[in-house]
Amino acid sequence: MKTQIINLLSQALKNLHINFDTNNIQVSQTTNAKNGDFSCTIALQLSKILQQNPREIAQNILSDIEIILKKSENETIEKIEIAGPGFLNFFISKNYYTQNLQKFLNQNKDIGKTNRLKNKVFIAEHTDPNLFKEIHIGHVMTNVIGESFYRLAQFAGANVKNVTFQGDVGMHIAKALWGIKNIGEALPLHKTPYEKQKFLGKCYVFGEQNFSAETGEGNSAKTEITQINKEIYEIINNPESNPELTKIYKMGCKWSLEYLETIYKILGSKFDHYFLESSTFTDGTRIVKENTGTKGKQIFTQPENAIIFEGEKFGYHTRVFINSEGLPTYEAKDIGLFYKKWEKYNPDYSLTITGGDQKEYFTIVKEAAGLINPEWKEKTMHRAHGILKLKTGKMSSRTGGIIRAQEWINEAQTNVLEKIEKQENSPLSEFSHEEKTEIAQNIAMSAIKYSILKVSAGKDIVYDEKVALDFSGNTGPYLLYSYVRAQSILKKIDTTTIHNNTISPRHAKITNLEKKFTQFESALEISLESLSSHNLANYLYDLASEFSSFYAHTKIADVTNPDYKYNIAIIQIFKNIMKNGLYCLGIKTVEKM
RNA sequence: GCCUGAGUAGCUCAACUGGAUAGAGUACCUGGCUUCGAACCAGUUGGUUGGGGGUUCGAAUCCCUCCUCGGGCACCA
Repeated sequence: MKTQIINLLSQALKNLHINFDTNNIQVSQTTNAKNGDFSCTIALQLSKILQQNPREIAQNILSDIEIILKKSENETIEKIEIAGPGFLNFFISKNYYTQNLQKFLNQNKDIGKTNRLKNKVFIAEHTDPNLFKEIHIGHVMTNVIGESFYRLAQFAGANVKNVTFQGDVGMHIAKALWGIKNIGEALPLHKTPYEKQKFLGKCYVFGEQNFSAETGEGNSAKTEITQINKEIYEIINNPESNPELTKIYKMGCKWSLEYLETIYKILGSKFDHYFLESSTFTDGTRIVKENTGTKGKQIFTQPENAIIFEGEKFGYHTRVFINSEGLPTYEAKDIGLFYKKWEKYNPDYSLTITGGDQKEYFTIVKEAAGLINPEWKEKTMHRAHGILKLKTGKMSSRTGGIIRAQEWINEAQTNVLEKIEKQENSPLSEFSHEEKTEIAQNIAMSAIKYSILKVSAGKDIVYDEKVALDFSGNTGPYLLYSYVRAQSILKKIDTTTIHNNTISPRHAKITNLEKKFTQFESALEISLESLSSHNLANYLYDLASEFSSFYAHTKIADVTNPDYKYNIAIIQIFKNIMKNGLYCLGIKTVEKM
């Protein structure tokens, strides 16, 4: 519709012999119905160029468009008005909307899916945990944001690959292994994966504290950890070089990976591939060395012992790719990851999600990667997000340490469960404890995910436990609730009577709800283009809000109502959009709550 | 010190990338369950968009300058 109006306008400008780049014609969807459905500021823009009153210009354009419309017998535009200083407001005919409604009804469960990225390979890399370390709320944030882009790309028709990059070599592992040896606690061999993971996390912190502590003459933690780090790289290629270390290392990796599976399941992510640092550092090291000094493309230098990339030449800062011990840093491992991604998938788009603290880091590595292979830079996108802070509640009062993802989710889930138990005349009263627990988890995850995604990506997020768990207003559970109510009606009615439901223009009202339907596709598109799902999140909130209003004022399941079939059709469309929209936010719907 | 984000209602956030009277939620107050699920709906109150200057028909948005806060700046990830 928008392009149709732009075409009309450019035709009119041509007829009036006005030179204006048609790409600069701005047509936007209005928020206020009295300003029509679409609005254009062309006359205001031209006013300066033509040295003429904007309303006069608008009038000229308007007259010309009316002639064009008459000639072409186009009836989608009902009327055009000049408003305010010279806005051209387009009112779209009811017919146009009913045709769209029919289309949406026919699309059924595929509503929102397009072919925009058809045959394009799209990699979404996110979550990126370090083995042996705790999974904290920052990982949840990266996961939720990344998973959403993965699903948005999927809806755009791309050949999507969901991947994560797990750190299984490096200093953090060395610290944890040293911790296991020195902490003086028995291994939790027969405990749950979560308990094992917690133990590893504790050992890491113990190692890290000893590593960073002011070391006196006799304190050898730093030296020992550095030595272990070297040995880890060795045992990956040759486990026989240190069987004892290999044993603990493999055990720890196994425990971490087992636990990660449980948390991925709760988060709702399924990965197509797990990249491990242990499988990228060899290629990374090789590629860096091949391009150091006078060799290869001469990208890296080695002024002292370390191999570095001099970012200053590009307006950034220097970063070390291979340290003076000859070991690869995260930078070199990332170069290896570029190599592996292209080897495995040859992507058209490769998106990486990280925390904001890695913004410049990533830019520099990408710059270096682009010098190795221009494609690596051109096709790579990066989304850095902010920090997640808890505002109120007992968890936020913690000082120091991190907040475990598991505890955060558990607390939210417990809160929901309590609310369900307390609810009078609960639709879930017949449900078993297990079923209620599962529903509570979905609702809790919707609250967590939505509170992350409704804010524009890149900004810090303040998660108010009190507000988010109130579940009223602009929250995930509100969206779920709107879906549940729509679904509840559809289950109640006799579906055979509305089989092959069609939209009859006679009954169509075209309120804000129907207009919202037409904006779903663009909400999906904008979210992916701008790498910020908050566009979709806010759209869904508006949609739910319009639905709730409609619901409160209309007796929908009333067969005697002449609009009965039309109303049911509206509910069907709403339900499908909400379900698919929530899917793209990574939120699983529930049937009852 | 250099680079880089951010500052909008008491609180948490929007504002279609320069457009119309800056919008939502929350909190406060008011009304609505004998009616498809009230985790809801309808309404009231709440603003010098951090301060100052500039650009133009028009600025939360662009430019300059201060103030405040976050992040980054060579062998961590």
